[in-house]
Amino acid sequence: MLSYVNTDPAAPLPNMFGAFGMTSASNPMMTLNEFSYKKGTEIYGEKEPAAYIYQVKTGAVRSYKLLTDGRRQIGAFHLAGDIFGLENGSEHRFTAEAIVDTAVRLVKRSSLELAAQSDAMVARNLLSMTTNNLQHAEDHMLLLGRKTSLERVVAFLLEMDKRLTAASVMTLPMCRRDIADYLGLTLETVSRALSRLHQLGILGFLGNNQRQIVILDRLQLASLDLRD
Amino acid sequence: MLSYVNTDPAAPLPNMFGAFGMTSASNPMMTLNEFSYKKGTEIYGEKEPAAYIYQVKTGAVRSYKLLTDGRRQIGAFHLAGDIFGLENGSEHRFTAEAIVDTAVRLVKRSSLELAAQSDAMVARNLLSMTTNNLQHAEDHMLLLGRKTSLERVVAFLLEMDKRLTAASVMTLPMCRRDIADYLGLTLETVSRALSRLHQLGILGFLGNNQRQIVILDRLQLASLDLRD
DNA sequence: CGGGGGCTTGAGGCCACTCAACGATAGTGG
DNA sequence: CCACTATCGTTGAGTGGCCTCAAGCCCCCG
Repeated sequence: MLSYVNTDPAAPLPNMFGAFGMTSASNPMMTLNEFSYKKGTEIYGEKEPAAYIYQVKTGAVRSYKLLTDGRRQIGAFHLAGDIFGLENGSEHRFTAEAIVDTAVRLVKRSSLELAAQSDAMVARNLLSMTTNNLQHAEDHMLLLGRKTSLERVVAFLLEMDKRLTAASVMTLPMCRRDIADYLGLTLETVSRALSRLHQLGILGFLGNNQRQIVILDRLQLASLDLRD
Repeated sequence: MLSYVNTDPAAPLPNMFGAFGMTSASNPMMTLNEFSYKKGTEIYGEKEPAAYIYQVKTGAVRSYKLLTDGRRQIGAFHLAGDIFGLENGSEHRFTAEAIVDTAVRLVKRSSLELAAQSDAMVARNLLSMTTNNLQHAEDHMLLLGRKTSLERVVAFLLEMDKRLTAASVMTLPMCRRDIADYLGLTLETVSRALSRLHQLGILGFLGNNQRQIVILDRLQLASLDLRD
């Protein structure tokens, strides 16, 4: 289930040391371990002690909270290169699951905290990352509290387009239910919104794959995305 | 949100130096200015350069985002002792307004950043505050995306009860519309939810003042607050 | 080929929104 | 002191957008 990966591929990804403003040489004690998770498996659970910090190498991850009766809110999707699992308290505040088969790099939380104490650069990057997460959450509050279903789906498409488009086609790793739980909707409502955008000629699907989406009219799509 | 709730009204507020882990003596260059804002006036606007960081001395503040057509989402209320206006980028991401007549302390952003570079303690407190803001936003996403109107109002009451109750009665500084825009509802829906809780004997109003609320059955109220 | 997961689409229902009326309170000025 | 006005809050009636429930299609994979 949980396989250990040793091979360092021809990685185009900036690694975590770089992300935190460190060189491996300057921190010989810190090791970059790697793990793989099969589609659908849990990486960590809410309220578990936060021992590690993660970076997506390949694949995609969803972070979510559950209500007691099963209602789910996905707070963020983590794609290739993203760092997640960053907590200040000792516990994780989300459950993290692999959406598809996913490989991650991980580093001990304690090592990073140690580094932050002596290296102001590391501390600053830590703060900067947390602030980016905060900014995303703030924007998402506006979406969840005040936008219509169509506006939410449009915002989602523009976000994903920016984050994972290779060439002009984007391949979504997540299913309609994941999108719905991210946007505070039902999967049917998401599907209807996508159909409507398809019908309007704003987007198209590549072949019969409903997760491969091409934005045909970026201007019109952007006009449906209300700015604050 | 930020954890500086002044439980003893006679005690002076912990000031910003304390909050950031500094003594005034250790930072003679930093000055704590004070300013007052009349009810309804803007403290700073979204996308304005973030020159200062603020702490509520007395009064209350709302931080919100607007869509182009006027829809509003309040991201947080700032009460006595709370620090707000903390940004990592150079611009404010919310508009901040005084809900009632409000006095604030303020400190130059640049001085704080300078202090954070040399003092790891300050840097750590800065990160801790940002993380608290993030945690609040994450919880609020769940509320906005997945909770019913009654659940939202209950959560609001419990949050306010924890943050501003002196004795057993809480005096809300904000109007129904503010509450609605915080919870992603309309003011009528908020009013109906409060009426329902009143009718159920869960809460009462002090005299004819609809902003002075007494929680009569804390257990029953808590049972309506779904936990994740 | 059968089964199951993912997606779409339709029909109907419900919760929150919209629109409106009304009461209470506070402030203003005569 | 009494209008007069504005603001705030409650409540009712009706609407509508999203949800619920259900059927059916497509594709993948055994």
